[in-house]
Amino acid sequence: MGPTASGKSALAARLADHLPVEIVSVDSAQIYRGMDIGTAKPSAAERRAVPHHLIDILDPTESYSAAQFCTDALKLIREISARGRTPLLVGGTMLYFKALREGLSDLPSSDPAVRAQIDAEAAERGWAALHAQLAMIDAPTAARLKPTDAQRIQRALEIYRVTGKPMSKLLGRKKSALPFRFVELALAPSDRSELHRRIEARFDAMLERGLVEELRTLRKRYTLRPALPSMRCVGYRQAWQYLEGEIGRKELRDRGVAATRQLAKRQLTWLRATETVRSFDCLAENLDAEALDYVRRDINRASLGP
RNA sequence: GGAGGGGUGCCCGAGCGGUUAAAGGGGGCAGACUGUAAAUCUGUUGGCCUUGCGCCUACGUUGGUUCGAAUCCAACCUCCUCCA
Repeated sequence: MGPTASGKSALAARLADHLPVEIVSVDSAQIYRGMDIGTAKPSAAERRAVPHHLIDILDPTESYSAAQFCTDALKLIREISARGRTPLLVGGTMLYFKALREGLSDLPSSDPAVRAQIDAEAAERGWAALHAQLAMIDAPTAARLKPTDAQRIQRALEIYRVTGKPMSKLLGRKKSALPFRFVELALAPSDRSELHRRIEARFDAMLERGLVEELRTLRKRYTLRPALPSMRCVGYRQAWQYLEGEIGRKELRDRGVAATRQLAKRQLTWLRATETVRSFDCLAENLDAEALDYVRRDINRASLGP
């Protein structure tokens, strides 16, 4: 795991040169077909060299979830292990890692009709009113959510309307531990400004390679809306605004770079809060060798276990 | 050459005699995060320290008016618009 632009894919490819692995992508954006440039998806050649999973599994009109990821990833982990290979989970979607590692509570999946209803009510009365409503049916959840946190208020109300039970009553009952051991390795830059430089250069390269054109094509092929999860991805959101004429070329570039930096910062916050992970400097010269050594030692130690 | 409008904290931008280290936004930094997570939300953002209704430094520059100036006046520097 690691923030965007830290070199996860490159390191994964190097590890794959030396270990019998298959890669499972842990990335909420690379799941979308046709979104190649902006998500820095591994190239066709890279995917030919090593099997990659959970990439290009949905159309941009669809949506995914942490729970769906857990189901899909677990299935793949089992299959890959059965083939006598090691699943190498690579990505920057930290919630997915957490959900896989710690499990999720038994909550209902999303309900588009209920969400649409809640959205309509929010447009009418405002999220603060819905927060107040939540306080009456689920005080503990309302207390931990800010009246401004629209997304989580919606989710908590959704859970109540679908199950008739408050979210706070359903949380905590997690599914049993996984029959797998994780070797957790993170990439983090020793120098943040260097990561920022990489992010800038990479976003410029994405524009150069036709990020805007890619989105233009997607908008012709699918019926897309800016509120879709796929269209809220970093880069695509800004490119959308550009195509709508809301911002110019310079704003597209500046806002895209800033949004990427902010994403990287949130990812680093997750990593700092993750105690079980071993961190490596993604700017170090000998990163590949050290990471390989670390992983190998751990695999050997557990060679008899699952 | 003439007429007019600007120069504010990292950036944009409000303020137009005192309650202003200076609204608001952006960016940065820090944090939260259970089926949207590349999402969503929160805090913070001149320096110093004996952390105090504390001391410095700060609204282009210099000087002046005033008990008191980012706010008024003068000169200068500089940017922009218009007329020639």
